[in-house]
Amino acid sequence: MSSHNHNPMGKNQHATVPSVDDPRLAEVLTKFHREGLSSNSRIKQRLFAEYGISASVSSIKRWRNDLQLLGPRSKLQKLTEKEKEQVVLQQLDRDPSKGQGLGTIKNHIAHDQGIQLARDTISGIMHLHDADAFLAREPGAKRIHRVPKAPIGVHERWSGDGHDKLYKIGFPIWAVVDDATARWLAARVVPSNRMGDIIGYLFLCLVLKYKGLPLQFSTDCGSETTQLYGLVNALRQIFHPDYDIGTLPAHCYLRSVHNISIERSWLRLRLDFGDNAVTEYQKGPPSGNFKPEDPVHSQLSQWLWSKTLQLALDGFTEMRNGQKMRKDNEKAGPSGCSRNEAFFLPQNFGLVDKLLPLNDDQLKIVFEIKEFMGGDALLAFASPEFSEKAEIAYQSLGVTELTIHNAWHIFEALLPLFYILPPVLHQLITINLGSGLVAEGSALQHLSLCSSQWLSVHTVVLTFHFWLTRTMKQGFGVVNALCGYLESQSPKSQPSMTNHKKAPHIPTTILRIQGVTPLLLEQNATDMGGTFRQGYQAQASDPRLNKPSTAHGVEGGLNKLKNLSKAQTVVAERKAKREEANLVGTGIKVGATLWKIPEQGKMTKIEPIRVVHVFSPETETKDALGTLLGMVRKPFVDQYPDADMLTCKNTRRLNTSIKGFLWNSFTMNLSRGN
DNA sequence: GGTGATATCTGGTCTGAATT
DNA sequence: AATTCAGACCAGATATCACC
Repeated sequence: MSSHNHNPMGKNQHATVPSVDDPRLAEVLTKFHREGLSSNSRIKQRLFAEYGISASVSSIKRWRNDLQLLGPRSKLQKLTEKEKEQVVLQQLDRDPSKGQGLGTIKNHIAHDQGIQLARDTISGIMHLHDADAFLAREPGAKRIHRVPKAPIGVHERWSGDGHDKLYKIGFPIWAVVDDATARWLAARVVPSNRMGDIIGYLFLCLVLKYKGLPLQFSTDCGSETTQLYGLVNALRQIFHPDYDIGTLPAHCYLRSVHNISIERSWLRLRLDFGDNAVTEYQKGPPSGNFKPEDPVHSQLSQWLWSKTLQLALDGFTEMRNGQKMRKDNEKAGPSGCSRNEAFFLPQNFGLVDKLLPLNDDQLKIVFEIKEFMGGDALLAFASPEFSEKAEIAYQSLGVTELTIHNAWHIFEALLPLFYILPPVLHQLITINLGSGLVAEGSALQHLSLCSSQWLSVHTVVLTFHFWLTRTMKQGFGVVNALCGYLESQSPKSQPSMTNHKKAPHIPTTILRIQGVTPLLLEQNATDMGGTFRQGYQAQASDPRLNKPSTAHGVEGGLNKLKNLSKAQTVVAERKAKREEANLVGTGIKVGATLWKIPEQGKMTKIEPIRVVHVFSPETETKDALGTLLGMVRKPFVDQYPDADMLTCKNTRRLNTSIKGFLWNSFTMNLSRGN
């Protein structure tokens, strides 16, 4: 590249065409893009017909690339599957009556969001999230097909849904009811942002509470439920693989009208206290002394009102669960009893308990995932420091009853106390470096969740955290996204409970860890990144074409070299090397951390080990884990030559609970294979 | 000033693969 | 299976620069 342009005016033998910098040209091309037009030759015709601009197809192609107006087939399009899904869901959310079909949605996405997606992509996502709607839109199908609910047992299905009535005052509610008995299992006032994380988190809380998984979990197809989808499927496949996910999906999306257990329950909630709560909140404190822009005021009101509403909600669910339902002979499910009665005595009402139980070790893993996601801090409306101060101040008032009717009075009483207490740190807290599932909401197989392994007793334990996601979408069988987190990735993202004054947000999922999102979005992909993508694309189409795979790992690639000339060998080696380098940047990552186990007390981290290996997508998880462990072992043994190898016999030196957990999760994953 | 080297512009063709 | 499209590549034209 020269430092200057030798032909700045772009003059050549051809007639001059507008520059790509011309705002009018950009505007026109963008307009065509939003029409969903992706054919350059058609754009050429339109340009001439409407604007008298004459340009070649190649020029138009270049302009569109420069302006990032990418068609559905563009290899430059950096959207991940998950992002595409979000785009489609966002559009579906805007059509609550479900009247828009595939074509309309495609047009809308191009027009409203300026993104061109392939028809197949959109179709797949729509079918996954709202298959019923296709039937409903069929010509002649004007009526919602309702079938009477005929539940077989408690925990057969948990239904989750969000309630937006209190959303306008900043307190949305997420609730889960047991489908068969309509018993409220959980109802939480949650901070309105980070809905996706919180919903997944609350699901895990319920799993811990009932010590098991429901047979199915159903939600409507809101865009915030994709993480939940991933979690539910992953847990089911890992802990209860005998229940085939294809035959009986662990998570099903239902249209709101079909998700009747929960939808019906909202009505009572709204009548009982939802409307009143909004009215009371909007009244504000009696003195009118509320300044939302003051951080103390806003945090305190958030803290107090979330507490108030949660109390009210708890009271409501408790009351509803205890209330007797009227007898209904038409109803297949339980009636004429309270929800609690039906829930705890299912056998009396022709129901069975369909809970898929989890043992203590499995629950420990669930607990760990829950902590990874951010712990209870996810649900907090104020920082831990603030909450602590607020709680002390609140206790000092000796309030006997906190209701929506006296909340603002208590707010006024609290406020002066607050200024007497030591100053509150107005800063965000970086909590445990969390790892959320990269929940590809599409048809994914989550093969392996959290695996741990220790290589040496003595004083050291090695812990792995794997997040493997394998896309099975449309039978392509490609390892599409696999994320681990590297705790050592950047000093700023060290797991800690320390305060980070400049932390812009609380990293609760892997997507929020610094550097991970661009990595996933392939924003750092260079020209070499293309090689990697093309490899996968080739792989993706292979099953369909009945050809042998073209995307190989390094070893496979090198095996083919023997018949090539030396020059070709070098080229191929370089290519393999580039692919490997790219994988380090954009591919599979596995984090490994060494932990020291003292005689007593908590484990402490001493040093991270990083290993990288390229696997062909056909590699079984079991083998991949074995290889990785072997690779870690060497540097470890070099570093700690006197460490003993771990055997079944010498494990008794370790703390029993740690041992149990590590050993169990390790054997579980290794024995599962693919 | 003439010349060659080089960069960049546009238009065109070709190929493999995605999409219909 | 047919169609459509993106991207790679090539060619011709032009502008600029360094050098003689």
